[in-house]
Amino acid sequence: MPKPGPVPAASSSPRDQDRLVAGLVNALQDRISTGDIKIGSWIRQERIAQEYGVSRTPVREALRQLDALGVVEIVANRGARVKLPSIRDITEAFEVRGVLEGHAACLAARNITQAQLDVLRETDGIFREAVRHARSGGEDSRAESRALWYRANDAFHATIVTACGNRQLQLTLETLHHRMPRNLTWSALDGDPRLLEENAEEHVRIADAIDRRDGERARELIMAHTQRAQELILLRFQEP
Amino acid sequence: MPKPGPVPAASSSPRDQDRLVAGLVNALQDRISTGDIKIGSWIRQERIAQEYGVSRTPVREALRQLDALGVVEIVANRGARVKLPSIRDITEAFEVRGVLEGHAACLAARNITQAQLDVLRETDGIFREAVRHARSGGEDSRAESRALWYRANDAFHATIVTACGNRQLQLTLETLHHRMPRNLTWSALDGDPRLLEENAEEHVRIADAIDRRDGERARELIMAHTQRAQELILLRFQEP
DNA sequence: TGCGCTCGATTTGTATCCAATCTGGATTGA
DNA sequence: TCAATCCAGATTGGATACAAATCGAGCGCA
Repeated sequence: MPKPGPVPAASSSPRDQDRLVAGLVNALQDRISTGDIKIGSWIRQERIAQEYGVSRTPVREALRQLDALGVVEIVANRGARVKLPSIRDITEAFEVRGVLEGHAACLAARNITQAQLDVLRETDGIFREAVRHARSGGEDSRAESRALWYRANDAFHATIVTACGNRQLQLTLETLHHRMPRNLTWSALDGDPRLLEENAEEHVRIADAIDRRDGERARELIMAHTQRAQELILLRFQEP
Repeated sequence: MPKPGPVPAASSSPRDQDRLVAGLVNALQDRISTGDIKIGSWIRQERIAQEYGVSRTPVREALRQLDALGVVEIVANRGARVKLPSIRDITEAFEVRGVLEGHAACLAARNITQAQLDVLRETDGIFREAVRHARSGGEDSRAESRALWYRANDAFHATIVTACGNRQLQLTLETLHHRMPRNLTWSALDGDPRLLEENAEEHVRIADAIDRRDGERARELIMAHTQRAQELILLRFQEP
């Protein structure tokens, strides 16, 4: 669990306290994206400080950093609150993501290595496994399905963005990512194995296009892919 | 100029110390982009604190924020240094910028208002004025030319990005911008009125395409525009 | 009842203090 | 002469102290 505990493992690595603030940033970002710290809730400096056994100073610096990243919002004399993205924010962010990931896929079609292609192919097996678990209905299967899908999805997109070779593009996409609650897409897929299967097939087609070195096709497919995800999320927002 | 002095105007605005850190972030960012604080130089907390009449605490938080924005790099126990982007960073950032501004222009062709179009048209006069000053050679004219071009260029790109209507896109482009030294493009244009004139004409053609509501053409043109800027900058880096 | 006010508890914002770390130059030893 | 070492000053990192602001409960008053 992303529970408190001393920030890093407080040992091993050459310098440890160097990354105190960085560790806090990661820890908080994790707890936010997993929902452990809820969207819209206030983050009390003293509380975080005690949980991690540090003073408020590094906590404040971590919060400033999260503010700059757009993950939280600092209100003067009130504190930091986890940002609640509006429908508009989500729609717009997905559009930008589509454009950027599309371009990344286009570049990846030129620059990808065989090893990276293999990773892309391997994710397909994991996606199928996730679909299988989703079909078998139980509560445990559902959690399992979720974990598998996360793993495959993260690996898939990370691989493409890395393979494109443009680190600035990678950076930009990462910050865009962090601004959105992480489980958005999953929440739209969860509960309907058909959607999950459709999603898996979209991934295969994208990998195919990259494999064929057809950059423009890969771009189109990935843009349609994010467009689709965006539509599903909006649907889920309107009628649950 | 962007010299020290109490951070904001220390008056008027309802709350002032609220934005102490925010004010520092802006002030420092300004001083960095104008070159007042040099690229690659260290930023001493104590020095900044004294210049603005505050303690090191808010300065440190401002630096954390600049670190998160990618403007500055914090090295453990050494301090903050203004990031020196590598050639690769610049090339990659311009590529991303091209993709994003291209998309912004495409959207702007659909959503732009008449008032915004007027602003776009007005910039042309300013660009021409800048060219005129550049031709007349003197040292003062050169500074004047620079100031005019900055004004026109900022207004032009800001208008398009605003007109596109996607705030996440705007945000993303802004952070990308802040990571690069602001005078990069100008330094490539400076000293050659022909390049400056060519640059002005590129802007006109982009405005034309948006005016005709030809989004795809606007995208192509703006991508070519940033591509051209990037090439000029690389040239300037290699043989001065 | 309902509205506005005051006051105490909580929380944030800034300054200050001390320890840990780094830099650069002087010193020492081969 | 040169390299390794060590020390002093400078600088950062984190904790603590204190001031300013906010929130909310309880009170008074119409």
